[in-house]
Amino acid sequence: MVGRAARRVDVVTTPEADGGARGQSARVIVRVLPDVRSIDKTFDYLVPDRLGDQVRVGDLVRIDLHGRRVGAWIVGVGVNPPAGVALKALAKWSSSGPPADVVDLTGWAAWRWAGTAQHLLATASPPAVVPPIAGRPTVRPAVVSGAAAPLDVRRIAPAGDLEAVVVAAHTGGQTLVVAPSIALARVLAVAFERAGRSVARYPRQWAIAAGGRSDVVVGARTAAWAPAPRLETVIVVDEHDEALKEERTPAWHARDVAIERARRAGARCVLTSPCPSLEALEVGELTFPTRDAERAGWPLVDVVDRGDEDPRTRRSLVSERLSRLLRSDRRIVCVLNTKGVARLLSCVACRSIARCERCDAAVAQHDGHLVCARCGEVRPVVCAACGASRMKALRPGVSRLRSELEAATGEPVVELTAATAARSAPAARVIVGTEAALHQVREADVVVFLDIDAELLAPRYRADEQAMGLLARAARLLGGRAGGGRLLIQTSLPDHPVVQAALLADPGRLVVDEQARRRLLGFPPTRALAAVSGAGADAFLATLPP
DNA sequence: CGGACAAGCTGA
DNA sequence: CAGCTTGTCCGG
Repeated sequence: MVGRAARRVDVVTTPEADGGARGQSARVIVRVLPDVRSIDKTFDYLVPDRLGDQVRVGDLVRIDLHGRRVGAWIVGVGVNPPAGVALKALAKWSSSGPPADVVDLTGWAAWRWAGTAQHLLATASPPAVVPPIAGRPTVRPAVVSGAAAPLDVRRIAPAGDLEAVVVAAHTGGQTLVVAPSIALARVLAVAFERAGRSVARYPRQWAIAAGGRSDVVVGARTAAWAPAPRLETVIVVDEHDEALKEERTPAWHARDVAIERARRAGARCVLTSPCPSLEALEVGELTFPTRDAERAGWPLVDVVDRGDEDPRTRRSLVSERLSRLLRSDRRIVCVLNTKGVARLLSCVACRSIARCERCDAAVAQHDGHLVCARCGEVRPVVCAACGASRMKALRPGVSRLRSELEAATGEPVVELTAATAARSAPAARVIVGTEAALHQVREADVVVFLDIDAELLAPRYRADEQAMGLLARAARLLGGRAGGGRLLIQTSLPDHPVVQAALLADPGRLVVDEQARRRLLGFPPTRALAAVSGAGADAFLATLPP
């Protein structure tokens, strides 16, 4: 198979020069993988004399291929070319690239996430040209064998001292720290610097990391691919966070890349999270704080059972408990994962659900229009059945809640969504937004999940873990219970394991049931899922064993 | 990917 | 059968 050649990138290196007896006459042949989408094949080239011995596995070069000049990565040095092929010489050396161990890792990840190695090599390559790196070995580093290094999963309370844990996990050699966001990576970099460690920020300081000239390499998810010639420890921070997963294909997960990388390097691996994923628990040894310490690191949690609300006000997401808080002077963030005015509406006059006139899907209201999420049709807010122009929000969104909250408080309420990327910290005391608000707001006294049921009942197999992650994020924003922060959860499922886990400050409660369910249904981490789509999908599936 | 080349189609 | 389109193959 053509594909297999490129995906299983074999790294071959030249023998050390043996006094030059053969080095003078024999020309070095390298194997390259072109940086061209859909060429899933390697080619062999001669290294021109002028490049001397500066060519290393991972380096970026330019080659003449089939009449055009394209970029390529060196994936092997000193290879035996297939017989009967006239070799061309490399056209140009462009830059240092990922070290051999990372090149190997891209081959593994291309297989694991069924993508091309090129995407991953691009992620692992420097953002700008890097000249040859002094002291970089010609020969591939010895593969570490023997007992596998431990894999620690550390549960720490949301307001636990994340930075202290991460700095303490550093153990000499080079430490790779992977965080779910650039902002958190920045905080951790500063923490290491304060602790007297030298830090390379990835990807900007790629060359410093590659030269082994820093104790620590820190970055967001792409740092899982950072060069680190003296690697001894890999730390993944907030390993449950979905931002660690690449959205584009191949949709690699930085946690899984980091685990495999540590395993191959014989390095220690530490995963931290306030609510460890089942994936992490499957492979690592869990440690967690004492009951008291963990409780101290969660804010006070109030559960509003919406079933208990006064029937006259039950339909509103502004509960009596929330109303009281709104009348205080506390800084409040209200979270509702529905954008726009309303996602589902019914006519006040004839009670029919508002639907798209073209495709019949339920329509949402944005500003003054009804918008179909399926076909994009836009029309005025008028009932298609009876012509009435008043609609009731069956499933209100943040825009609608903003007006409701303004009416309740008599002061301006700011609306935050992913689209309203925070240019400056929002000034209002009361904020309403989607979960993006939890990323944008710096400080709050109260976080209210207006309708956590929407998360708990979402038709996604990870819904519970995702809801737990949201609660943990809110908890970190609020700080521990000594700070007086409050987490208000509005739900009609007060006994739901996620709600109970937050209430009791014990995310471990969620795990047992969830593990059993995943095993039963054959969902990850028990098995892997793959989406198969396209014209040949059915035919392809028919070829698979049951 | 994008160039080369072969096979297939069309119209005079 | 020239002139064109469409499809398949392949690159070192």
